Amino acid sequence: MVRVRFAPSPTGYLHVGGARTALYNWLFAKKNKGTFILRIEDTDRTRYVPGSVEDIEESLKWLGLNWDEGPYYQSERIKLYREHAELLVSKGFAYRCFCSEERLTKLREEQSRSGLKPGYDRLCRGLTKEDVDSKVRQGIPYTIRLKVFLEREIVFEDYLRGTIKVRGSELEDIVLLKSDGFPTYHLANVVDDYLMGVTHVMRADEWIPSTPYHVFMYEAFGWQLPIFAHLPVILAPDGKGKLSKRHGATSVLEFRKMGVLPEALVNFLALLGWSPGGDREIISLEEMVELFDLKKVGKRGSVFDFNKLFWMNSYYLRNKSVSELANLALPFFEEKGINAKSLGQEKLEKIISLYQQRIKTLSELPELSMYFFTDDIPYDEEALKNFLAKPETFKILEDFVKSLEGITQFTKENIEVTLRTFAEERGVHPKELIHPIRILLTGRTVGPGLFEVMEVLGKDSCIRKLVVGLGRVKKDGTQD
RNA sequence: GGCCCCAUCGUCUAAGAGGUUAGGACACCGCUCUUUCAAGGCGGCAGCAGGGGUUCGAGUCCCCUUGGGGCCA
Repeated sequence: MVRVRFAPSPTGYLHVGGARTALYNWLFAKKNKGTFILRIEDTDRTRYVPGSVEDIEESLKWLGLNWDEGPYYQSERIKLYREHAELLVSKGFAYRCFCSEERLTKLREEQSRSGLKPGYDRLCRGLTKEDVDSKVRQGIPYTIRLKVFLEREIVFEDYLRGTIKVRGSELEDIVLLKSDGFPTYHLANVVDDYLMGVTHVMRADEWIPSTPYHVFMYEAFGWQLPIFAHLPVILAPDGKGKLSKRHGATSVLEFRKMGVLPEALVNFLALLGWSPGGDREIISLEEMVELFDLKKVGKRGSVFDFNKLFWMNSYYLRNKSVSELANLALPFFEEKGINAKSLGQEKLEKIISLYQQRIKTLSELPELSMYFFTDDIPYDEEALKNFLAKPETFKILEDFVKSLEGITQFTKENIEVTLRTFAEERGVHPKELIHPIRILLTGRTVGPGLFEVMEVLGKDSCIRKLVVGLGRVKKDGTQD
């Protein structure tokens, strides 16, 4: 029975890198009809950020990565870790260290000054049983350190990378239990993975260097090793290190706020480091479960390409039903103070459909379509200069308004026929009307087809906007 | 600095366990459609980091160099 876990620390929001690790774990669990466990590694109280757990849970749920067990909190399992630390001490694989913070700091300074390898000098390894007992009796605080084999190699298999070897002499006597009785990551992680029956440890690349310690501990406890699979890390677009905040959005919920769809983010993340082979690009979560193969996960870090994510998002956006899209868009209008519902569902959907294939994120919608909700829109300065500067343009537009008034069925077809006929009568190219009208109605030179826009706006709105707009522009123009 | 990991277009990647004109996607550039912008269609640019081996044959296996990344400070 496959059991995997996602074990974030509550030190902030859920990063897309973490989300991908969670995704691969989740996919592996589903693919193998196993269990996906959520475990909160909150033993480092100094790094705890309030709200993190909520953010992590909400992010996972939003992405559709529901967990089967948990969340377990390590802070509630402290006793277990202490017992296991003591067990290692009694087995001779760990020892009590009474070195003070001051001594350790001084040691580090000396080492860096003389260019030596930094690290604990294992002083307390040499303590006799009597020394230890007497210090304990005196109440001197101590940590429990791992007594690594110095003369042996630690060898383990990584599912993706093959055999990894490290000489014992390269390892440190890392702290397992801090003097306040709290475990370090290493102890808690190993103890929990074992007690929770985790069969496959899939975690980020950056844990490779600490895996030898974990392997050593499994062996010391006499436990069977899980399968380790270290997943590649997500790199920044500038190629300089891991993806971090300074490169733009990194938190899952931040992408939600930008109007990225969960299916797009999941799809994008999945392909960042994994491929089902062949030419597949668009894959749903359900399909991924079928296609996922841990062996096909790559080994090298992959650059987070915002461009491709937004392309993928626009793809998913285009393939939604309009009504679904309208519902998804509502919060984004709301956020801009626009009551999109006020126009009615039918009209809202018409507006949305005008922009469906023109947006990359939902958050673009309110701004692009605001002219449907108010006449008080900004005009693109450059556009005015290019298309609404000549007096004869005003004259012709004023006349065209009259033609509009004559349309009984205000459909895009009728509007188009009217406009083209009008243009022909006046001996001007339709473009000379289309562009200025679009600016007057929408404020911009770019956007959906003008006749569609006009139909959705409706006759009254169009005429009002044109008349008001012409007034505004003429006034501004004469002031120049 | 020490240790560890990695290496196919600018980016994400494919190439069932050695034999390919090295494929797709994003981006970019043309053309097309057209009232603008998109979307769509068609086409283009672009890659096996370098050097040694092994082999009849290497993107694919081995070694070195270089480059990138991570961990420890």
